[in-house]
Amino acid sequence: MLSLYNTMTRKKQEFTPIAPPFVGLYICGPTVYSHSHLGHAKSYVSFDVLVRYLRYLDYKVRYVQNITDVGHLTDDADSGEDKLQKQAKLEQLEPMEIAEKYAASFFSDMDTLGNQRPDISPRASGHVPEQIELIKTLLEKGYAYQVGGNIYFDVSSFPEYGQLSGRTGDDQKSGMRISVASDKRDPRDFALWKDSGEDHILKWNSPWGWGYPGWHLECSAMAMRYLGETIDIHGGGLDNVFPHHECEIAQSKGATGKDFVRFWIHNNMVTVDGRKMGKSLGNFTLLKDLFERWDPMVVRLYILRSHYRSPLDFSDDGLAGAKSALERLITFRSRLGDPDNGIASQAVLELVSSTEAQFRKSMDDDLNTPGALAAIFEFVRAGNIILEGNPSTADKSEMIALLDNLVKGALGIELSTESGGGSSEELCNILGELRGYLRKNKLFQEADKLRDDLAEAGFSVRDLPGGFSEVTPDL
RNA sequence: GGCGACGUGGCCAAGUGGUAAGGCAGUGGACUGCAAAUCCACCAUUCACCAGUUCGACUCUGGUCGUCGCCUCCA
Repeated sequence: MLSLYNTMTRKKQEFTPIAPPFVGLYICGPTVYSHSHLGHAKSYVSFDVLVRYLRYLDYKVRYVQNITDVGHLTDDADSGEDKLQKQAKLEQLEPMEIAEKYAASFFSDMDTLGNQRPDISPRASGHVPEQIELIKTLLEKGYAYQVGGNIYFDVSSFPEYGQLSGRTGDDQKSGMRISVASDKRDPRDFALWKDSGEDHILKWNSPWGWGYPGWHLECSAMAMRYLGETIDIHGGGLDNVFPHHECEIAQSKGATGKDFVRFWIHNNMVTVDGRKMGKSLGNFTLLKDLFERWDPMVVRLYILRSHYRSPLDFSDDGLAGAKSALERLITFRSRLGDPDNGIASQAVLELVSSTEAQFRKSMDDDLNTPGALAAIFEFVRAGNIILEGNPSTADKSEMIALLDNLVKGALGIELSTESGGGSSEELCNILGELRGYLRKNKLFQEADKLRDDLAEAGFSVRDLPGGFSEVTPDL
Protein backbone atom coordinates (compact mmCIF):
# COMPACT_ATOMS: atom_id res chain seq x y z
CA MET A 1 0.00 0.00 0.00
CA LEU A 2 1.45 3.30 -1.08
CA SER A 3 1.79 5.93 1.57
CA LEU A 4 2.77 9.51 0.84
CA TYR A 5 3.89 12.33 3.06
CA ASN A 6 1.15 14.92 3.10
CA THR A 7 2.37 18.43 3.80
CA MET A 8 -1.06 19.33 5.12
CA THR A 9 -1.10 16.71 7.87
CA ARG A 10 2.68 16.54 8.26
CA LYS A 11 2.74 12.79 8.21
CA LYS A 12 2.72 9.84 5.88
CA GLN A 13 -0.74 8.71 4.94
CA GLU A 14 -2.03 5.77 3.00
CA PHE A 15 -2.86 6.96 -0.46
CA THR A 16 -6.30 6.28 -1.83
CA PRO A 17 -7.85 8.23 -4.68
CA ILE A 18 -11.37 9.60 -4.59
CA ALA A 19 -12.52 7.44 -7.46
CA PRO A 20 -10.23 4.46 -7.96
CA PRO A 21 -8.63 3.52 -10.24
CA PHE A 22 -8.49 7.13 -11.41
CA VAL A 23 -6.01 9.56 -9.94
CA GLY A 24 -6.02 13.27 -10.62
CA LEU A 25 -2.62 14.85 -10.23
CA TYR A 26 -1.68 18.48 -10.57
CA ILE A 27 1.91 19.66 -10.46
CA CYS A 28 2.98 23.28 -10.56
CA GLY A 29 4.88 23.81 -13.78
CA PRO A 30 7.54 26.33 -14.67
CA THR A 31 7.30 29.96 -15.58
CA VAL A 32 8.76 29.94 -19.05
CA TYR A 33 11.10 32.86 -19.32
CA SER A 34 14.44 31.05 -19.28
CA HIS A 35 15.98 27.62 -19.80
CA SER A 36 15.44 24.97 -17.16
CA HIS A 37 18.03 24.27 -14.49
CA LEU A 38 18.90 21.38 -12.22
CA GLY A 39 16.25 22.42 -9.73
CA HIS A 40 13.57 21.84 -12.32
CA ALA A 41 15.13 18.49 -13.09
CA LYS A 42 14.93 17.32 -9.49
CA SER A 43 11.39 18.50 -9.15
CA TYR A 44 9.98 17.05 -12.32
CA VAL A 45 11.97 13.82 -12.18
CA SER A 46 10.57 13.29 -8.68
CA PHE A 47 7.01 13.85 -9.82
CA ASP A 48 7.57 11.79 -12.94
CA VAL A 49 8.54 8.89 -10.70
CA LEU A 50 5.37 9.46 -8.68
CA VAL A 51 3.32 9.23 -11.88
CA ARG A 52 5.26 6.22 -13.12
CA TYR A 53 4.89 4.41 -9.85
CA LEU A 54 1.16 5.14 -9.66
CA ARG A 55 0.84 3.71 -13.15
CA TYR A 56 2.97 0.75 -12.18
CA LEU A 57 0.40 0.17 -9.44
CA ASP A 58 -2.25 0.21 -12.19
CA TYR A 59 -3.81 3.53 -11.35
CA LYS A 60 -5.22 5.50 -14.26
CA VAL A 61 -3.47 8.81 -13.80
CA ARG A 62 -4.38 12.12 -15.35
CA TYR A 63 -1.27 14.22 -14.97
CA VAL A 64 -1.78 17.95 -15.35
CA GLN A 65 1.14 20.34 -15.22
CA ASN A 66 0.70 23.97 -16.10
CA ILE A 67 2.87 26.25 -18.13
CA THR A 68 2.95 29.72 -16.62
CA ASP A 69 3.15 32.09 -19.53
CA VAL A 70 1.40 35.04 -17.98
CA GLY A 71 4.05 37.28 -16.66
CA HIS A 72 4.26 37.66 -12.95
CA LEU A 73 6.27 40.17 -11.20
CA THR A 74 9.97 40.18 -10.56
CA ASP A 75 9.54 41.83 -7.22
CA ASP A 76 6.89 41.41 -4.56
CA ALA A 77 3.23 41.08 -5.35
CA ASP A 78 2.66 44.67 -6.19
CA SER A 79 5.69 46.18 -7.77
CA GLY A 80 8.45 45.28 -10.15
CA GLU A 81 8.33 44.15 -13.71
CA ASP A 82 6.60 41.32 -15.48
CA LYS A 83 9.25 38.60 -15.89
CA LEU A 84 8.18 37.54 -19.34
CA GLN A 85 7.96 41.11 -20.49
CA LYS A 86 11.38 41.86 -19.09
CA GLN A 87 12.90 38.90 -20.90
CA ALA A 88 11.03 39.86 -24.07
CA LYS A 89 12.59 43.31 -23.96
CA LEU A 90 16.00 41.76 -23.48
CA GLU A 91 15.67 39.37 -26.39
CA GLN A 92 13.66 41.83 -28.48
CA LEU A 93 10.79 39.40 -28.90
CA GLU A 94 7.09 39.34 -28.15
CA PRO A 95 6.30 38.03 -24.65
CA MET A 96 4.46 35.13 -26.25
CA GLU A 97 7.53 34.32 -28.32
CA ILE A 98 9.47 34.12 -25.09
CA ALA A 99 6.86 31.81 -23.62
CA GLU A 100 6.86 29.63 -26.72
CA LYS A 101 10.62 29.44 -26.93
CA TYR A 102 11.19 28.48 -23.33
CA ALA A 103 8.24 26.15 -23.11
CA ALA A 104 9.72 24.21 -26.02
CA SER A 105 13.09 24.27 -24.31
CA PHE A 106 11.53 22.98 -21.10
CA PHE A 107 9.78 20.08 -22.81
CA SER A 108 12.90 19.16 -24.68
CA ASP A 109 14.96 19.05 -21.48
CA MET A 110 12.32 17.00 -19.69
CA ASP A 111 12.13 14.55 -22.59
CA THR A 112 15.89 14.18 -22.48
CA LEU A 113 15.71 13.35 -18.80
CA GLY A 114 13.24 10.61 -19.58
CA ASN A 115 10.22 12.28 -18.02
CA GLN A 116 6.87 11.31 -19.46
CA ARG A 117 4.90 14.23 -20.82
CA PRO A 118 1.99 15.41 -18.71
CA ASP A 119 -1.38 14.40 -20.12
CA ILE A 120 -2.37 18.06 -20.17
CA SER A 121 -0.01 21.04 -20.15
CA PRO A 122 -2.44 23.93 -19.83
CA ARG A 123 -1.25 27.46 -20.38
CA ALA A 124 -2.28 30.17 -17.99
CA SER A 125 -2.82 32.56 -20.89
CA GLY A 126 -5.34 30.16 -22.40
CA HIS A 127 -7.41 30.00 -19.24
CA VAL A 128 -8.09 33.63 -18.44
CA PRO A 129 -11.89 33.22 -18.77
CA GLU A 130 -11.83 30.46 -16.14
CA GLN A 131 -9.82 32.69 -13.88
CA ILE A 132 -12.22 35.58 -14.35
CA GLU A 133 -15.13 33.29 -13.48
CA LEU A 134 -13.35 32.22 -10.32
CA ILE A 135 -12.85 35.83 -9.30
CA LYS A 136 -16.51 36.59 -9.90
CA THR A 137 -17.51 33.74 -7.64
CA LEU A 138 -15.13 34.88 -4.95
CA LEU A 139 -16.49 38.41 -5.16
CA GLU A 140 -20.07 37.13 -4.92
CA LYS A 141 -19.28 35.03 -1.91
CA GLY A 142 -17.55 37.87 -0.16
CA TYR A 143 -14.04 36.46 -0.22
CA ALA A 144 -12.67 39.22 -2.39
CA TYR A 145 -12.90 42.95 -2.78
CA GLN A 146 -12.22 45.46 -5.48
CA VAL A 147 -10.02 48.53 -5.27
CA GLY A 148 -10.07 50.39 -8.57
CA GLY A 149 -8.94 47.91 -11.23
CA ASN A 150 -7.49 45.53 -8.70
CA ILE A 151 -9.17 42.61 -7.00
CA TYR A 152 -7.75 41.16 -3.80
CA PHE A 153 -8.54 38.06 -1.84
CA ASP A 154 -9.64 38.98 1.67
CA VAL A 155 -7.62 36.65 3.88
CA SER A 156 -9.54 37.59 7.00
CA SER A 157 -12.63 36.04 5.43
CA PHE A 158 -10.99 32.63 5.24
CA PRO A 159 -10.10 31.38 8.74
CA GLU A 160 -8.34 28.26 7.49
CA TYR A 161 -5.66 30.36 5.85
CA GLY A 162 -2.29 29.17 7.14
CA GLN A 163 -3.21 25.56 7.71
CA LEU A 164 -0.89 24.18 5.06
CA SER A 165 2.20 26.21 5.85
CA GLY A 166 1.64 26.74 9.54
CA ARG A 167 1.89 30.39 8.78
CA THR A 168 -0.81 32.96 9.02
CA GLY A 169 1.00 35.79 7.37
CA ASP A 170 0.48 38.24 10.18
CA ASP A 171 3.50 37.06 12.13
CA GLN A 172 5.72 39.10 9.89
CA LYS A 173 7.78 41.30 12.11
CA SER A 174 11.36 42.27 11.72
CA GLY A 175 13.65 40.63 9.21
CA MET A 176 11.19 40.53 6.38
CA ARG A 177 11.29 42.66 3.33
CA ILE A 178 7.72 43.14 2.38
CA SER A 179 6.52 46.48 1.17
CA VAL A 180 2.82 46.67 1.66
CA ALA A 181 0.77 47.82 -1.28
CA SER A 182 -1.18 50.83 -0.34
CA ASP A 183 -4.55 49.70 -1.61
CA LYS A 184 -4.74 46.36 0.23
CA ARG A 185 -6.85 46.23 3.34
CA ASP A 186 -4.50 43.79 4.96
CA PRO A 187 -0.90 43.00 4.11
CA ARG A 188 -1.80 39.29 3.93
CA ASP A 189 -4.31 39.85 1.15
CA PHE A 190 -3.16 38.80 -2.28
CA ALA A 191 -4.01 39.84 -5.80
CA LEU A 192 -6.55 37.97 -7.89
CA TRP A 193 -6.59 40.51 -10.66
CA LYS A 194 -4.29 43.43 -11.36
CA ASP A 195 -4.93 46.52 -13.35
CA SER A 196 -2.48 46.42 -16.24
CA GLY A 197 -1.65 50.09 -16.35
CA GLU A 198 0.16 51.74 -19.24
CA ASP A 199 3.21 49.65 -19.98
CA HIS A 200 1.98 46.14 -19.33
CA ILE A 201 1.87 44.28 -22.63
CA LEU A 202 0.19 41.05 -21.50
CA LYS A 203 -3.36 42.03 -20.62
CA TRP A 204 -6.90 40.88 -20.95
CA ASN A 205 -10.27 42.54 -20.74
CA SER A 206 -12.38 41.78 -17.72
CA PRO A 207 -15.40 43.11 -15.85
CA TRP A 208 -12.91 45.25 -13.96
CA GLY A 209 -11.14 46.61 -16.98
CA TRP A 210 -7.92 45.65 -18.70
CA GLY A 211 -5.58 43.67 -16.53
CA TYR A 212 -4.01 40.32 -15.82
CA PRO A 213 -4.62 37.54 -13.31
CA GLY A 214 -2.73 37.08 -10.06
CA TRP A 215 -0.10 34.41 -9.90
CA HIS A 216 -1.88 32.00 -7.58
CA LEU A 217 -5.11 32.01 -9.50
CA GLU A 218 -4.10 30.10 -12.60
CA CYS A 219 -3.34 26.89 -10.73
CA SER A 220 -6.68 26.90 -8.95
CA ALA A 221 -8.56 27.54 -12.17
CA MET A 222 -6.76 24.99 -14.29
CA ALA A 223 -6.59 22.28 -11.67
CA MET A 224 -10.31 22.46 -11.08
CA ARG A 225 -11.10 22.71 -14.76
CA TYR A 226 -9.36 19.45 -15.60
CA LEU A 227 -9.47 17.50 -12.36
CA GLY A 228 -12.60 18.62 -10.58
CA GLU A 229 -13.17 20.64 -7.45
CA THR A 230 -11.32 18.22 -5.20
CA ILE A 231 -8.15 16.74 -6.60
CA ASP A 232 -6.24 13.72 -5.36
CA ILE A 233 -2.70 15.02 -5.41
CA HIS A 234 -1.23 18.46 -5.85
CA GLY A 235 2.52 18.84 -5.90
CA GLY A 236 5.24 21.38 -6.34
CA GLY A 237 8.48 22.66 -4.94
CA LEU A 238 8.82 23.18 -1.21
CA ASP A 239 9.29 26.88 -1.90
CA ASN A 240 5.73 27.03 -3.19
CA VAL A 241 4.08 25.99 0.05
CA PHE A 242 3.84 29.58 1.13
CA PRO A 243 2.39 31.69 -0.19
CA HIS A 244 1.46 30.00 -3.46
CA HIS A 245 -0.26 26.84 -2.30
CA GLU A 246 -1.72 28.48 0.76
CA CYS A 247 -3.38 31.02 -1.51
CA GLU A 248 -4.57 28.35 -3.91
CA ILE A 249 -6.39 26.62 -1.08
CA ALA A 250 -8.03 29.84 0.03
CA GLN A 251 -9.23 30.70 -3.48
CA SER A 252 -10.41 27.25 -4.41
CA LYS A 253 -12.12 26.26 -1.22
CA GLY A 254 -13.53 29.74 -0.90
CA ALA A 255 -15.11 29.40 -4.32
CA THR A 256 -16.40 25.84 -4.10
CA GLY A 257 -16.82 25.27 -0.38
CA LYS A 258 -15.11 21.91 -0.89
CA ASP A 259 -11.69 20.64 0.08
CA PHE A 260 -9.36 21.50 -2.75
CA VAL A 261 -6.63 18.87 -2.41
CA ARG A 262 -6.37 15.58 -0.53
CA PHE A 263 -2.60 15.08 -0.73
CA TRP A 264 -0.11 17.91 -0.84
CA ILE A 265 3.28 16.66 -2.00
CA HIS A 266 6.37 18.87 -1.98
CA ASN A 267 9.85 18.12 -3.11
CA ASN A 268 12.95 19.65 -1.59
CA MET A 269 15.44 21.91 -3.29
CA VAL A 270 18.75 21.57 -5.07
CA THR A 271 21.61 23.33 -3.35
CA VAL A 272 25.07 24.31 -4.52
CA ASP A 273 27.68 24.39 -1.81
CA GLY A 274 24.82 24.25 0.62
CA ARG A 275 23.00 27.19 -0.94
CA LYS A 276 19.73 26.91 -2.74
CA MET A 277 19.98 26.87 -6.51
CA GLY A 278 17.63 29.48 -7.81
CA LYS A 279 17.02 31.81 -10.66
CA SER A 280 17.19 34.83 -8.43
CA LEU A 281 20.51 33.76 -6.88
CA GLY A 282 22.15 33.27 -10.24
CA ASN A 283 23.90 30.09 -9.10
CA PHE A 284 21.93 27.68 -11.23
CA THR A 285 23.23 25.09 -13.63
CA LEU A 286 21.35 24.95 -16.88
CA LEU A 287 20.33 21.46 -17.92
CA LYS A 288 21.53 22.07 -21.44
CA ASP A 289 25.01 22.76 -20.10
CA LEU A 290 24.87 19.83 -17.73
CA PHE A 291 23.91 17.42 -20.51
CA GLU A 292 27.06 18.32 -22.38
CA ARG A 293 29.15 16.95 -19.58
CA TRP A 294 26.94 14.21 -18.18
CA ASP A 295 24.65 11.67 -19.73
CA PRO A 296 21.06 12.64 -18.90
CA MET A 297 20.50 9.25 -17.30
CA VAL A 298 23.41 9.96 -14.98
CA VAL A 299 21.62 13.12 -13.90
CA ARG A 300 18.40 11.20 -13.43
CA LEU A 301 20.06 8.50 -11.34
CA TYR A 302 21.86 11.17 -9.33
CA ILE A 303 18.53 12.76 -8.47
CA LEU A 304 16.89 9.46 -7.61
CA ARG A 305 19.73 8.42 -5.32
CA SER A 306 18.42 10.81 -2.72
CA HIS A 307 14.91 11.09 -1.38
CA TYR A 308 12.65 13.68 -2.98
CA ARG A 309 12.02 15.37 0.36
CA SER A 310 15.72 15.79 1.09
CA PRO A 311 17.75 18.61 -0.34
CA LEU A 312 20.18 17.54 -3.04
CA ASP A 313 23.58 19.17 -2.90
CA PHE A 314 24.96 19.43 -6.39
CA SER A 315 28.52 18.27 -6.96
CA ASP A 316 30.66 16.77 -9.68
CA ASP A 317 31.78 14.06 -7.28
CA GLY A 318 28.17 13.10 -6.77
CA LEU A 319 27.56 12.98 -10.51
CA ALA A 320 30.69 10.90 -11.00
CA GLY A 321 29.45 8.43 -8.42
CA ALA A 322 26.11 8.22 -10.15
CA LYS A 323 27.87 7.67 -13.44
CA SER A 324 29.78 4.67 -12.10
CA ALA A 325 26.62 3.30 -10.61
CA LEU A 326 24.77 3.70 -13.90
CA GLU A 327 27.58 1.96 -15.73
CA ARG A 328 27.23 -0.97 -13.38
CA LEU A 329 23.56 -1.24 -14.28
CA ILE A 330 24.19 -0.88 -17.98
CA THR A 331 26.95 -3.47 -17.97
CA PHE A 332 24.70 -5.91 -16.21
CA ARG A 333 21.87 -5.24 -18.64
CA SER A 334 24.10 -5.75 -21.61
CA ARG A 335 25.41 -9.04 -20.21
CA LEU A 336 21.83 -10.29 -20.23
CA GLY A 337 21.57 -9.98 -24.00
CA ASP A 338 18.28 -10.13 -25.85
CA PRO A 339 15.07 -11.40 -24.29
CA ASP A 340 13.61 -14.73 -25.31
CA ASN A 341 10.73 -16.97 -24.34
CA GLY A 342 10.81 -19.90 -21.98
CA ILE A 343 10.30 -20.91 -18.41
CA ALA A 344 12.78 -19.50 -15.95
CA SER A 345 14.30 -21.51 -13.15
CA GLN A 346 12.89 -21.53 -9.67
CA ALA A 347 15.95 -19.79 -8.28
CA VAL A 348 15.65 -16.87 -10.70
CA LEU A 349 11.90 -16.59 -10.23
CA GLU A 350 12.44 -16.32 -6.52
CA LEU A 351 15.20 -13.76 -6.89
CA VAL A 352 13.04 -11.67 -9.17
CA SER A 353 10.02 -11.78 -6.94
CA SER A 354 11.94 -11.00 -3.77
CA THR A 355 13.62 -8.09 -5.54
CA GLU A 356 10.31 -6.74 -6.68
CA ALA A 357 8.86 -7.10 -3.19
CA GLN A 358 11.79 -5.22 -1.71
CA PHE A 359 11.55 -2.57 -4.39
CA ARG A 360 7.86 -2.06 -3.78
CA LYS A 361 8.30 -1.95 -0.05
CA SER A 362 10.65 1.01 -0.44
CA MET A 363 8.59 2.79 -3.06
CA ASP A 364 5.41 2.28 -1.06
CA ASP A 365 7.10 4.11 1.77
CA ASP A 366 6.74 7.62 0.42
CA LEU A 367 8.65 6.90 -2.79
CA ASN A 368 11.89 5.86 -1.16
CA THR A 369 13.92 5.70 -4.36
CA PRO A 370 17.29 5.22 -2.58
CA GLY A 371 15.87 2.13 -0.91
CA ALA A 372 14.37 0.93 -4.18
CA LEU A 373 17.73 1.37 -5.88
CA ALA A 374 19.41 -0.60 -3.11
CA ALA A 375 17.07 -3.49 -3.95
CA ILE A 376 18.08 -3.17 -7.59
CA PHE A 377 21.79 -3.19 -6.81
CA GLU A 378 21.44 -6.23 -4.59
CA PHE A 379 19.66 -7.87 -7.47
CA VAL A 380 22.47 -6.92 -9.82
CA ARG A 381 25.03 -8.59 -7.59
CA ALA A 382 22.94 -11.77 -7.39
CA GLY A 383 22.30 -11.61 -11.13
CA ASN A 384 25.98 -11.27 -11.92
CA ILE A 385 26.67 -14.39 -9.87
CA ILE A 386 23.97 -16.24 -11.77
CA LEU A 387 25.53 -15.10 -15.03
CA GLU A 388 28.81 -16.78 -14.08
CA GLY A 389 26.97 -20.09 -14.20
CA ASN A 390 25.73 -19.78 -17.78
CA PRO A 391 22.01 -19.47 -17.13
CA SER A 392 19.32 -20.27 -19.71
CA THR A 393 18.00 -17.54 -21.96
CA ALA A 394 14.70 -17.88 -20.12
CA ASP A 395 16.47 -16.99 -16.88
CA LYS A 396 18.11 -14.02 -18.50
CA SER A 397 14.81 -12.91 -20.00
CA GLU A 398 13.19 -13.03 -16.61
CA MET A 399 15.87 -10.72 -15.27
CA ILE A 400 15.54 -8.43 -18.28
CA ALA A 401 11.81 -8.20 -17.65
CA LEU A 402 12.46 -7.16 -14.07
CA LEU A 403 14.82 -4.40 -15.14
CA ASP A 404 12.34 -3.23 -17.77
CA ASN A 405 9.58 -3.18 -15.24
CA LEU A 406 11.29 -1.50 -12.32
CA VAL A 407 14.30 0.42 -13.53
CA LYS A 408 12.91 1.55 -16.84
CA GLY A 409 9.19 1.45 -16.13
CA ALA A 410 8.86 2.72 -12.59
CA LEU A 411 12.03 4.79 -12.28
CA GLY A 412 12.37 5.85 -15.89
CA ILE A 413 16.05 4.99 -16.12
CA GLU A 414 16.95 3.88 -19.61
CA LEU A 415 19.72 1.27 -19.69
CA SER A 416 20.33 1.45 -23.38
CA THR A 417 23.57 -0.02 -24.58
CA GLU A 418 23.62 1.55 -27.97
CA SER A 419 23.93 5.28 -27.94
CA GLY A 420 25.84 5.96 -31.11
CA GLY A 421 23.52 4.49 -33.69
CA GLY A 422 23.95 1.66 -36.16
CA SER A 423 27.03 2.75 -38.03
CA SER A 424 29.16 3.31 -34.95
CA GLU A 425 28.03 -0.03 -33.59
CA GLU A 426 29.32 -1.72 -36.72
CA LEU A 427 32.56 0.16 -36.41
CA CYS A 428 32.89 -0.99 -32.81
CA ASN A 429 32.48 -4.57 -33.93
CA ILE A 430 35.21 -4.22 -36.52
CA LEU A 431 37.60 -2.71 -33.98
CA GLY A 432 36.69 -5.41 -31.49
CA GLU A 433 37.52 -8.05 -34.01
CA LEU A 434 40.80 -6.34 -34.77
CA ARG A 435 41.87 -6.34 -31.14
CA GLY A 436 40.83 -9.98 -30.87
CA TYR A 437 42.97 -10.83 -33.88
CA LEU A 438 46.00 -9.00 -32.50
CA ARG A 439 45.67 -10.73 -29.14
CA LYS A 440 45.26 -14.15 -30.68
CA ASN A 441 48.54 -13.59 -32.45
CA LYS A 442 50.12 -12.32 -29.25
CA LEU A 443 50.71 -8.88 -30.70
CA PHE A 444 50.01 -7.40 -27.27
CA GLN A 445 51.76 -4.09 -27.82
CA GLU A 446 49.66 -3.36 -30.88
CA ALA A 447 46.52 -4.62 -29.21
CA ASP A 448 47.10 -2.39 -26.18
CA LYS A 449 47.89 0.63 -28.33
CA LEU A 450 44.51 0.12 -29.98
CA ARG A 451 42.87 -0.10 -26.57
CA ASP A 452 44.59 3.07 -25.35
CA ASP A 453 43.67 4.97 -28.48
CA LEU A 454 40.08 3.89 -28.20
CA ALA A 455 40.02 4.92 -24.56
CA GLU A 456 41.21 8.34 -25.53
CA ALA A 457 38.47 8.56 -28.11
CA GLY A 458 35.89 7.67 -25.47
CA PHE A 459 35.46 3.95 -25.96
CA SER A 460 35.95 1.10 -23.51
CA VAL A 461 37.35 -2.26 -24.50
CA ARG A 462 36.52 -5.52 -22.82
CA ASP A 463 38.13 -8.79 -23.85
CA LEU A 464 35.66 -11.61 -24.00
CA PRO A 465 36.37 -15.32 -23.82
CA GLY A 466 36.64 -16.65 -27.35
CA GLY A 467 39.05 -14.10 -28.73
CA PHE A 468 36.65 -11.29 -29.50
CA SER A 469 36.80 -7.94 -27.77
CA GLU A 470 33.81 -5.78 -27.10
CA VAL A 471 34.09 -2.07 -27.85
CA THR A 472 31.51 0.24 -26.33
CA PRO A 473 31.20 4.01 -26.23
CA ASP A 474 31.57 5.58 -22.79
CA LEU A 475 28.73 7.50 -21.23
C1' G B 1 12.40 37.93 14.67
C1' G B 2 8.54 33.99 13.22
C1' C B 3 7.62 29.08 10.95
C1' G B 4 9.85 24.50 9.26
C1' A B 5 13.49 20.74 7.93
C1' C B 6 17.93 18.37 8.68
C1' G B 7 22.87 16.75 11.15
C1' U B 8 24.52 8.51 9.82
C1' G B 9 31.82 5.77 7.73
C1' G B 10 36.56 9.43 2.90
C1' C B 11 32.10 11.18 -0.30
C1' C B 12 26.73 10.31 -1.32
C1' A B 13 22.60 8.06 1.04
C1' A B 14 18.52 4.59 3.33
C1' G B 15 16.84 2.79 7.98
C1' U B 16 14.09 -0.15 12.46
C1' G B 17 12.87 0.67 19.82
C1' G B 18 16.75 -4.63 20.33
C1' U B 19 22.49 -3.23 18.73
C1' A B 20 23.72 0.15 11.26
C1' A B 21 20.68 -1.09 3.43
C1' G B 22 22.87 0.41 -0.98
C1' G B 23 26.15 3.33 -4.32
C1' C B 24 30.94 5.71 -5.16
C1' A B 25 35.96 5.75 -3.68
C1' G B 26 39.84 2.65 -1.16
C1' U B 27 42.65 -2.02 0.36
C1' G B 28 43.71 -7.38 -0.28
C1' G B 29 42.49 -11.79 -3.25
C1' A B 30 40.39 -14.71 -7.64
C1' C B 31 40.09 -14.15 -12.96
C1' U B 32 43.25 -11.76 -17.24
C1' G B 33 49.22 -11.73 -21.43
C1' C B 34 48.21 -6.84 -18.96
C1' A B 35 43.53 -4.67 -18.35
C1' A B 36 38.26 -3.97 -18.10
C1' A B 37 33.95 -6.23 -16.30
C1' U B 38 32.63 -9.73 -12.52
C1' C B 39 33.04 -12.34 -7.90
C1' C B 40 35.09 -12.98 -2.69
C1' A B 41 37.06 -10.49 1.74
C1' C B 42 38.02 -5.94 4.45
C1' C B 43 36.25 -0.84 5.20
C1' A B 44 30.92 3.25 11.23
C1' U B 45 31.48 -1.00 18.67
C1' U B 46 28.90 3.79 15.92
C1' C B 47 24.55 7.26 13.90
C1' A B 48 26.35 16.23 15.93
C1' C B 49 26.55 16.97 21.46
C1' C B 50 24.27 16.59 26.53
C1' A B 51 20.56 14.83 29.64
C1' G B 52 15.91 11.86 30.29
C1' U B 53 12.19 7.72 29.39
C1' U B 54 13.14 2.32 28.65
C1' C B 55 15.46 -4.17 30.27
C1' G B 56 17.41 -1.83 25.76
C1' A B 57 17.56 4.30 21.46
C1' C B 58 20.66 6.10 15.96
C1' U B 59 15.39 5.41 16.16
C1' C B 60 10.88 8.44 21.70
C1' U B 61 11.18 13.28 25.08
C1' G B 62 13.80 17.86 26.56
C1' G B 63 17.96 20.97 25.85
C1' U B 64 22.67 22.66 23.33
C1' C B 65 25.48 23.46 18.96
C1' G B 66 25.59 23.50 13.64
C1' U B 67 23.58 23.65 8.57
C1' C B 68 19.67 24.76 5.32
C1' G B 69 14.76 26.35 3.55
C1' C B 70 10.40 29.59 3.78
C1' C B 71 8.57 34.40 5.51
C1' U B 72 9.65 38.60 -1.85
C1' C B 73 9.26 35.83 -7.91
C1' C B 74 11.43 30.95 -7.63
C1' A B 75 10.85 23.69 -8.79
